[in-house]
Amino acid sequence: MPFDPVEEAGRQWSARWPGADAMAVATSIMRVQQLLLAGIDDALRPFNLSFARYEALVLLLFTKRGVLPMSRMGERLMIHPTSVTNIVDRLEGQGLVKRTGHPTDRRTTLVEITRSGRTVTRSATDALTSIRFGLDGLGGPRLSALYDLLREIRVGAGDLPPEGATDGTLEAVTGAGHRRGG
Amino acid sequence: MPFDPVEEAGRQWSARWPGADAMAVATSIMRVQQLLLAGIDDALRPFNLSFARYEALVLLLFTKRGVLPMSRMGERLMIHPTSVTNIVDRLEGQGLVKRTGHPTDRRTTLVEITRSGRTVTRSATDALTSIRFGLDGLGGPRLSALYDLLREIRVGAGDLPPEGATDGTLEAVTGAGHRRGG
DNA sequence: CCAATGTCAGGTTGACTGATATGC
DNA sequence: CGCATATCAGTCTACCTGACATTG
Repeated sequence: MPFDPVEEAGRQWSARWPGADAMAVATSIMRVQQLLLAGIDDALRPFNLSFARYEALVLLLFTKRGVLPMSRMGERLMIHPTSVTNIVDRLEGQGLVKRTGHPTDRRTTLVEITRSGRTVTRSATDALTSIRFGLDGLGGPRLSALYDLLREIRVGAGDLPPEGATDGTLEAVTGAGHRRGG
Repeated sequence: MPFDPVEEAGRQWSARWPGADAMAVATSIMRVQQLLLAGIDDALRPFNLSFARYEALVLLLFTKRGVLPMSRMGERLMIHPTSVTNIVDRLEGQGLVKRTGHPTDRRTTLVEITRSGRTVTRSATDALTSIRFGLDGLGGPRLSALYDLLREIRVGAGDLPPEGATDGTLEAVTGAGHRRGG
């Protein structure tokens, strides 16, 4: 295959229809997501974690007491309630989290990360940072630019809370100093 | 939810670990892919098409005679052989493509887009271009920049053929004239 | 015999819908 | 009562692996 299929498709498009650029970008995003996920899954395989389950663990690890209601996990991870149940089921089966009853509101189930869960999450994080989450090709400034562009798409899709709540640049988020003039 | 979960996660990360920027970008890509796909699927629902099936139809439509072997479809769409079988099964069930035997090589199965397939594909394309594939938030120059950045990730992941084969910018691909100084 | 092609069976993942029990 | 919370059953998409028959 002596060419880039994504590029070739874009070429075909442009010859026939308007909106070829949007199609090429949409296809690229699908492809890149697939590549990143494949790399991330590879790195997580030794820990028996999917990216979704890893994200849930990280979320808990970053909570003061390592505890969160199912419903809040769903909000934060932006996933469906039944997916939360599914993910917590698996994590609990692996002994990485455990369910607890809420002290006052007996409808809600609390999820707590276990000692083992903390250990595994940290190891998995080492593995992921060592491959830079599959983004090895991009230096700091470009990461920043990419983040901004992706954020604009999310804004356009109504995926973000009303503006002004936060700065929104990657620097503001990470506190890093890649660029000054961002 | 008075904040952006992706952003909040990035903030938490940066306080504790290096590589927070890469994590934020990886998360953003996952999220954007999800959003784009949701929008695209909505637009395609009236035609009973998934994005994967739509891509297969477009590929055929852009072929001189509207015919391609299964194996070549797999290469071009960068999907697994069994996925090709699956997709073609469905499209054939919908009457949008049909299987034919290869005249000389009796191992290979040819897939041909039907008259109905052509019509549906064109209508679906109208629907998708009218929502700009979910990329409404981004103007031409930014689309271009995004395409370049995504392409760098693909290069870094070894997803592309040896450089030099093509220019690689969105302009080269689409032939559009959004920017002169790319 | 080896390689390529397509298909089938079966397993995994995550997300969704709809229904349900429980409790605020 | 309405609403929130979590779960269950079942469906869907797309991907994978391994096996297989057919053919070059």
